[in-house]
Amino acid sequence: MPEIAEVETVRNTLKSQILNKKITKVEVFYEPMIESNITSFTKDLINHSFIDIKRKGKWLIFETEDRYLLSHLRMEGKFFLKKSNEPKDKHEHVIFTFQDNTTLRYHDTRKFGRMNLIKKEELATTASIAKQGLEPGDKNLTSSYLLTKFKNKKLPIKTVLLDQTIISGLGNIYVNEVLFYARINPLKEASKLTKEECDLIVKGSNEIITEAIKMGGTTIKSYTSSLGVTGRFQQKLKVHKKEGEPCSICNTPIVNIKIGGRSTYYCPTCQK
DNA sequence: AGTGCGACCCGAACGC
DNA sequence: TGCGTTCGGGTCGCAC
Repeated sequence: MPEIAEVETVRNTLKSQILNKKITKVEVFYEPMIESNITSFTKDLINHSFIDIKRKGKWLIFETEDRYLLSHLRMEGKFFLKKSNEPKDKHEHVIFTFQDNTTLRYHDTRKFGRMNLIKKEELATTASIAKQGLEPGDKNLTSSYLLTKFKNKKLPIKTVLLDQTIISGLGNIYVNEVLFYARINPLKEASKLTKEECDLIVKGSNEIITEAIKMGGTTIKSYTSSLGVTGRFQQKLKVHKKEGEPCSICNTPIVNIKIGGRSTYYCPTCQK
């Protein structure tokens, strides 16, 4: 399940593979995946090429001369590079063909991912991108920023950290890990966090995301990046999916509860 | 405005 | 063995 580190790995991998190759065909095999006009989607990229790939939160942003192709992988989206004569896999939903007869194929077993083709000037007003909060590593991501954002939040901190408009890019895995790092109980009401706890969230997010990107992301279930690079961050997980296993600090068994309908793993001793 | 929750998907895991 | 059911996960949109 791609999170920010996985998306960054995909971005870097694709950048070395597809930039500046002229697009000759765009095929869509599952139309609900495309948020913008489907006819335009299959026409407007023809004879253009991707000149850069950027990222905002978990969104990939493919740049052409006049447009941005926004792509969110959700849980199981992947990009593969194949020759144009290779047969289509049943889970390949969008195929971009380049002039050199290579193809970029979007593969998604759950069909949860989304794409949106917009004009460049629309980026600032496209909600999915515009409302993204600060990313881990951003110097403006500080405890005072978080205290302001948390001030009126009655929800559990676990739920609030998944809100992409506050910190952009943390998903369920990393939120569980960040809260363990910061020794904060995931059920604690966000508005009650102290400055010290917010400092630890900032520090933990920065360290965990940096490390995860360095290791190519986290492999859970079926995730592999487009070059078959396997995420190795899974070896570093301390609580996520570790239910019943001893806490690495105090040996208390890790527990799994639902918060806001999402699996939450934590150490009941270290995270009071 | 903040909050809660169903919908979107389908493969895996589980129950019988 | 096989069939039916449940679950999960990020985001959006709607109801309150």
